[in-house]
Amino acid sequence: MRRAREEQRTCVGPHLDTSSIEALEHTPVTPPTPRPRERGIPEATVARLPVYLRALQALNASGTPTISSEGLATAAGVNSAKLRKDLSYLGSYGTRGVGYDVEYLIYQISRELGLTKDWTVAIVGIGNLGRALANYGGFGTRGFRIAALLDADTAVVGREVAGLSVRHIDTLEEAVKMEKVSIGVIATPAAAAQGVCDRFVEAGVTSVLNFAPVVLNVPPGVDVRKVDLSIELQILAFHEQRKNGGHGRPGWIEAAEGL
Amino acid sequence: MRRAREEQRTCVGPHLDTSSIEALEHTPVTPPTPRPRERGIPEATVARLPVYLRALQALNASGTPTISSEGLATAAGVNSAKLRKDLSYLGSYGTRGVGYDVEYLIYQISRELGLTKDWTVAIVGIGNLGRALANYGGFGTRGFRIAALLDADTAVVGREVAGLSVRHIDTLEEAVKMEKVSIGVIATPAAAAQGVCDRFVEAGVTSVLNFAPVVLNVPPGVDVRKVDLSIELQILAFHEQRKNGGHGRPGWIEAAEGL
DNA sequence: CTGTGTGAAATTTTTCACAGCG
DNA sequence: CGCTGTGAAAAATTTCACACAG
Repeated sequence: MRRAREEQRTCVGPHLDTSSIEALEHTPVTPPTPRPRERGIPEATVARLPVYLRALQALNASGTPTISSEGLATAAGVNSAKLRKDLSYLGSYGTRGVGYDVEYLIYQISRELGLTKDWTVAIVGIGNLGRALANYGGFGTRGFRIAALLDADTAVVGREVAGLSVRHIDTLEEAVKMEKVSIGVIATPAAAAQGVCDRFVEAGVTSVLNFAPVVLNVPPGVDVRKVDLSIELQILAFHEQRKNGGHGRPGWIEAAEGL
Repeated sequence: MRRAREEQRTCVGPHLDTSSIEALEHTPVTPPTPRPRERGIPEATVARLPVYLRALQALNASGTPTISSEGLATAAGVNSAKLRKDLSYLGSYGTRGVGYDVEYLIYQISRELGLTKDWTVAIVGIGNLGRALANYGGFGTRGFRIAALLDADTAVVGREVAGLSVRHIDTLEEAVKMEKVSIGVIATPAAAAQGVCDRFVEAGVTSVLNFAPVVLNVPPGVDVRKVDLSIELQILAFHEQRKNGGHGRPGWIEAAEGL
């Protein structure tokens, strides 16, 4: 019922890039396979489920047994109408006049997101960012297992990070197969990202989380999500500019008009 | 003309959270000031401008003088109709029958995003992630200047990171005022994030980029953007689950030739 | 009575498709 | 002629508002 259009290749959510700069001179890259995705949940809702999940886990940790849509919405930073609509896509898991059972809803959302399975992750690029990711304990609290860390720098290879020994990038294919990696994380410099991505894809990985500031080019069927620090900053800058005509905090009388 | 509704507090873009879990038991937090934002450019477009900008900079670096909407769209991973529509909000900067002048368009987008001004950034939480951010040279290539690094850990305070001496968190207010910080970046553990945010806001910062896995509660007029690693992973997991019923790679290793 | 679940309305975003400029 | 710029149509998302279940 929803989603029948094609959006470039197979991408999901906001900020998902796919093509590479070099592809520019070549093929129009108009993929013939939109992959309809007939199943129900809207993308916008999927993107919020993890937020609800985290709020619920906090609630659960603090011993709250049930929560109203209003309360959960506040905790998640959305309005209650949106929350109820989102949850309604999963099913009717609330109790009218009462609210939602926190634990039950945690279970349902986790199941929907596929977190009852264990996803194996490989991180390529063990610089500061890669290390931060590797050490990020709460990688979904559960559901994700970091199985391999890889880097091209021989000074890093062999070093122990987050309890794992960093492998050489040359063993990527082997690592993917041995560990059954399903999600590849790219935390390399921009120049290396596409190459790493290609190798991930070649090895059979169909989900990639990209931290490098490049648009990755992937074949249909592969999902790429991108996290881009400078893009987020630029968006903030745009709004900041709109708020007070220039730099500084409000209250700063910076005659920075024009330029 | 566009945007008249209110969406929680003053937030921008996807994944922007605001309230905190504790607020849950208290006030409905319904701000009376929606801040209309009558000015033109759609939020969805703003979020893509940085992507176009980066693609253009790559083009420029490779010596390409002009580019068609088709070419730029491919480089940016969107379709050309969307690209043209987006650019049309900025003005008519293209030449029919030809395309866009790369340098000129770079200038126009930069100006629109407010990158011709310099934004001053302070990062709180100098763990692996904070260090990664501090060292991330291409913080927008330009437009952003990291002016202060702060941490609560006395073992880190005083250490030099990315050419800056890490200050103690107690000097946050002072640092914000002295350096005229306009964007605060939070890379602390979840538990500390709201407190740091409150101090940023109190000190006059109205734009916050949050890497901590919590929903921040801010007053109206303050923009919060959130980058959340585990949320991105969970979204990928959802789609991965949809693709092949379980873990592992799909059997159809129909890789792309690439290079 | 309270608060969920939901059709329907409103808004935003994307896509189409084509007039017309260079 | 090719490619931009853009009204108009289509699709997706958000919000409203209320019937009704517990």
